[in-house]
Amino acid sequence: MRLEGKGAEEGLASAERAARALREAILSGRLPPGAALREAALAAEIAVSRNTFREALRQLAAEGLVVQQLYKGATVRTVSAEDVRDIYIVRRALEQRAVEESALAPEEKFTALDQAAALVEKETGRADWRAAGTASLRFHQALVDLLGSRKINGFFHGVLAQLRLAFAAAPDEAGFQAPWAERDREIYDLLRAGRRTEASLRLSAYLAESERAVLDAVRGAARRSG
Amino acid sequence: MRLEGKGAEEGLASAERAARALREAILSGRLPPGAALREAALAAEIAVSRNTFREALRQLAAEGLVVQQLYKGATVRTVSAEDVRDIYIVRRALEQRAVEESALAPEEKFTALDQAAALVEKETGRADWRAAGTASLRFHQALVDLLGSRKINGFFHGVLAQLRLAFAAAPDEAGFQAPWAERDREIYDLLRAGRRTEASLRLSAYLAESERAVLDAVRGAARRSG
DNA sequence: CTCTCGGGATCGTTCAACAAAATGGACGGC
DNA sequence: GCCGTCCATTTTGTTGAACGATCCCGAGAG
Repeated sequence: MRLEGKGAEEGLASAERAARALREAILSGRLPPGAALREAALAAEIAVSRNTFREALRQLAAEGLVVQQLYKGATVRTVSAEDVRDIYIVRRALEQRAVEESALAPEEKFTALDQAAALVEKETGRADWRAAGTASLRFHQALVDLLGSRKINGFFHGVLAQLRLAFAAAPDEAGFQAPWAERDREIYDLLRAGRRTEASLRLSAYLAESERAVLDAVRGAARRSG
Repeated sequence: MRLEGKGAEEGLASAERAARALREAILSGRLPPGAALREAALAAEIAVSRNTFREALRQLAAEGLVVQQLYKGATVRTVSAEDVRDIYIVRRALEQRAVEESALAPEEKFTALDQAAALVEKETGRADWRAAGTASLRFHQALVDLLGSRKINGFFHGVLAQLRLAFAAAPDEAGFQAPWAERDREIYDLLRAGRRTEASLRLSAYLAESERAVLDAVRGAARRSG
C-alpha cells in the first residue's frame, strides 16, 4: 500500500511527471514556440533535479515538441510554413485513408466519432472557439482511429500537437472561427451513410481550406515577429 | 562486446552518441528483443556516465525501440503478433497512399526508387538474404518518400526499425527468402509506367504475403522461447 | 512444495562539481 | 556613432558519488 496520494501521477517516474508538466506548459501556450527552456529555472519550478529535467527534455525532443542545439539549450519548437505543409500532407494521407477504409471499422469507433462531433457542436454553440478547435482536432483524431492502429494514433497525436503549437503562435487569427462543427458533422454523416467518396471530397475541401487558414496565420505571426 | 563508435560523431552530444550506439546495437541484433539494458554495465561499455546513458534510454523509449518499467529497468522491445499486425496497417496505409499519389512526386524520387530496387536485385543476386531484406525495406522507405513528408519519413523509418526487430527475433525463417527483388522491381515498373491501379494491387498482395510470413516467424519465435 | 524473509543488485533521483561553449557587455579603434 | 575584440558571466553537457526505493533471488521455515 502506497501513501503518496497525488492522483493519476502516482506510480510514475518523476522524469515522466516532468515531461508531462513541460508538455502541458507548451501545449497550453504558457511556453510559446521559440521560448528558451532554461534547465535550472524550469527544473526548480517542477521541483525535480536538473538531470531528471534533462531526461524529460530528451523525451519531448524525440516527440518533436522541443528542439535541442548543442551548448545552446532547448527551445519550444517553432512551426514554420513548411512544417504546416508537412502536417497537412500527414493529415491528408491518414484521414483520407481512414475514410477509404471506414467500412472495415467496428461500430464503437463510429459512436466515438459521433460523440466527438457532438462535442465540437457543443463548444461551438457556446462560442468557445479555443475549446471548439481542440474538440475538432479530437474529432479528426477519432477519424484516424478508424484505422485501428496504435502506432498511427500515436504518430497522429504528435502531429496534431504540433498543429496546436501553430495555433498558440497565432491565436484568434482570421479564418479560425470557420464552421468546424458543420464540416465535421457533415463528414460524419456521409461516413455513417457509407457514402465514402463524398466524404472523401468533403474532407479534401476541409483540409485544403484549413491548411490555407493555418498557413496565413503562421505567415502573419512570422511577419509580426520577424 | 564493444559499443563504442568513432567516425563522424564529432559535434554530437555524448548522450546522442550513446543513443546511436545503443540503437545500432539493438538493430544489429547484438542486443536482442527482451534483453535487459543494465545501466551501469552498458554505460561503462559506451564510456558515458549513467546519467547520460539514461538520457539515451529515454530517447530510445520515445522512439519505441526500448520499453521502460518503473524500478524494473529498460529492455529491448519485443515485437508481438499484434505489433506485427499494427506495423502492416501502417505499411498498407502509407505505401498505398504513396502509390496513389505517385503522379505528383518529382522525378528524382523515382530515380532514387529505381536505385533502391537495383540494390535489392544486387544483394539478392549475391544471395545475401540479410542485406537483401534491408535493401528491400529501403526500397519501401523510398516508396513512402514519394509523399515528400519529413514527418511521415521519420515515422515510417521507426516502424520499419521495429520490423527489423522482429527479423532479429526470428532470422532465416521460412518465407524470408521470398523473391523480394522481382516484387519490388515489378512495383517500380508499374509505377513508372503510371499504372497505379495495378501497382496498388501488386503492393497489396506483396504486403499481405509479407505480413503472413513475419507473423509466422514471430509466432515461431514465441513458441520456441515460451 | 510453497511461503516468507532477508540480502544483494539495480533502479530512480539528487547533488555538487567542472569543462566547454555561448552570451552579453565594456572597451577601444575608426 | 559604428564596429570588432576581449573578457567575465551564464548556461549547457557531463561526470561521479551518494542514497532511498524497489525488485530479484535464494535460504530457511512450515
